[in-house]
Amino acid sequence: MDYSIEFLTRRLKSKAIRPSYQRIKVLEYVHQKGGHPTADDIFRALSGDIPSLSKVTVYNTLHTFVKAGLLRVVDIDDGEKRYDVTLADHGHFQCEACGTIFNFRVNIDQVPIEGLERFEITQKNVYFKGLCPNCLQPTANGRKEEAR
Amino acid sequence: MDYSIEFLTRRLKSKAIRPSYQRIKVLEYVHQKGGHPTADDIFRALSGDIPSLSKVTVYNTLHTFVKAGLLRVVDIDDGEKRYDVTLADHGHFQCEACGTIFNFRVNIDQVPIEGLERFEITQKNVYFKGLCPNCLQPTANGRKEEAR
DNA sequence: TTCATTTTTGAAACGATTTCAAATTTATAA
DNA sequence: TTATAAATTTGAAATCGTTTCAAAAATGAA
Repeated sequence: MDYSIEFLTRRLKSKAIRPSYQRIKVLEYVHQKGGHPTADDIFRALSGDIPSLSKVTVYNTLHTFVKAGLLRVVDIDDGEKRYDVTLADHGHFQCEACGTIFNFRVNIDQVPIEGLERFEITQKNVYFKGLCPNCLQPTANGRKEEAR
Repeated sequence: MDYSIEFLTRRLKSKAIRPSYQRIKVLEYVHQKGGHPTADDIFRALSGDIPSLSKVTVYNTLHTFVKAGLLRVVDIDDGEKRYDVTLADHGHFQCEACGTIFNFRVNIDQVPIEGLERFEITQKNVYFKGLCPNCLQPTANGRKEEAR
């Protein structure tokens, strides 16, 4: 995919966010890496490229992106928040053994709901937990496979 | 309902939890009060009855209860964890204006899911956010109604 | 009662996040 | 280009819910 500086800059400008170097780098990281990185993951990954980078900047940037709708917060983990570039509606599964978070398709709007008749719903989150296939099936050598 | 000391004691013993005074009081509080109290809500509410009460005891007790299946954790809120005595499967809605959490009926097992074919699911959480009826409709005097 | 185990407690530690104010960078207008 | 205002970045310190720790107190069994 095209995650060039130009593309990322345009994406930021389209949301009225000034395309600072730090912001472009954060946006590039979450797009290229994918998955569900924490603020600290991002900070550590970019510290090499941007030696002056402050963790506060990462927090500020993530807040800005979430508010603009460029990222979704995944708050399934007990400790740190995670960030997801996949904007389409989907559920999150966290493996209780390895901690990995997986996306899955779920059409929550198809499910019958009772008790929210006069409510205005703006956000729907589906969080599952359990064991992923890797942790469920130990390999021949007796150890569990690496989490993807 | 019957939330007598005897009932609560029996309930604890049935889960092999020693019915200490503190534990009985915490269990009594969450049953009588209902809703989705935080550890601090419980601590402040019981401090009068149990002047020596430590917050650590509340945390310990809540952990014990959750592990025994007497309570469910509701982790919809950004800050503190909340605890729910309603054990039957249900979703949680948090009003973004007043912060109140409401339970609602949802049969998550009826929803078609794709991508978790080889996973073992042990926990399913449905968290919605938005505005509750109270916050949606300002009253005649111009102020919003009190949250339930 | 005695002894071992469990529970409770306050103080301190922890860790992710936020707040703050100063320094730097950027955009805009003159 | 320069001046000026506004936005962004930064490190240090603060915050806050929760956990860890070790000692004191309570409890149950022998």
